[in-house]
Amino acid sequence: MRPDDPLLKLPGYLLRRASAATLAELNGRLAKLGIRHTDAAFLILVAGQPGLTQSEACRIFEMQRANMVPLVARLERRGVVERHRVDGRSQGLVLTVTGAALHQRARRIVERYEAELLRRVPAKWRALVLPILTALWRPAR
Amino acid sequence: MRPDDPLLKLPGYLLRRASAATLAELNGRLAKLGIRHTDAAFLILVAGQPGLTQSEACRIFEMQRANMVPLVARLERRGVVERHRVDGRSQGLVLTVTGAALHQRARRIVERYEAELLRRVPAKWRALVLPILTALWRPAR
DNA sequence: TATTGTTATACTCTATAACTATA
DNA sequence: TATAGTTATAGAGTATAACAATA
Repeated sequence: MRPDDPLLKLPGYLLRRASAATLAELNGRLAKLGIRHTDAAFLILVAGQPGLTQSEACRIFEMQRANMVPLVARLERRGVVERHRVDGRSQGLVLTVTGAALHQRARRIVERYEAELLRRVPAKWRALVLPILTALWRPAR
Repeated sequence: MRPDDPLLKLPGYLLRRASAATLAELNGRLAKLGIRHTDAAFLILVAGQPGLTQSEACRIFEMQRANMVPLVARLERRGVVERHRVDGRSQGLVLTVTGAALHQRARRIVERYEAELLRRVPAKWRALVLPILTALWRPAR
């Protein structure tokens, strides 16, 4: 019963609204772990590629190096991640035992969330969700 | 040539990345008007429903009333929107002549942007973009 | 009592510029 | 010269609590 929104026919607008709404949902579920979606993505990345550097993580997430600093610092303070110098200037990131446990719990929540998202789409279209989102993000050409 | 991202199979993650990337693109294009995507959506809404109140706009955008205040104040200071008391506590929003002109220019940019987004998706899937995004956002049930 | 607009405030995310120390 | 990590800073966007005026 929401008032009429004239923007609902615009894919970019819908993309933003859908992203914002579903992220808020995910953040709500991750709150019980004391983390947010950003942390969850970071945990999944580092768990899958232990030893990758901050700069590499920044390139993957397309975020500024400067913004990675407080993220890593917070998770390090929490005993979730460790930094190991590999290079004098680079430092490889690895999850601690605590971090691995947190990662498992976060992954469970994320996977349930992702599965639910997908189930919102009628079955006959479900296979197109990833290709369409990928195309919107980065057209093939 | 971006490093491998293990999260690319997750619809919610893709939704966020696609939304962030395309919004940055839109903001870049709107910069020449001195506005951002939020302002553009506001202009389009008020142009289509002149006289609607701040609270109504907040419900449509699902944003907090408190956050509407600086948005309207800024656009009012700029001579783009006017507030007319309708009620003693409510105030109807209308675009000024300047605001209508700005709205036209913003709409042009938005429409071109939206059309380009859609064209990124292979033609055979294009009709499914809106239904799929809508379903992800608010499942029918 | 509920609603509208408002103030104050805080947190997350993002962006830029500039610095250091390494490569 | 270019890269990795860092500091400082600023701007968006969002969230909550509380208040005055009005319905």
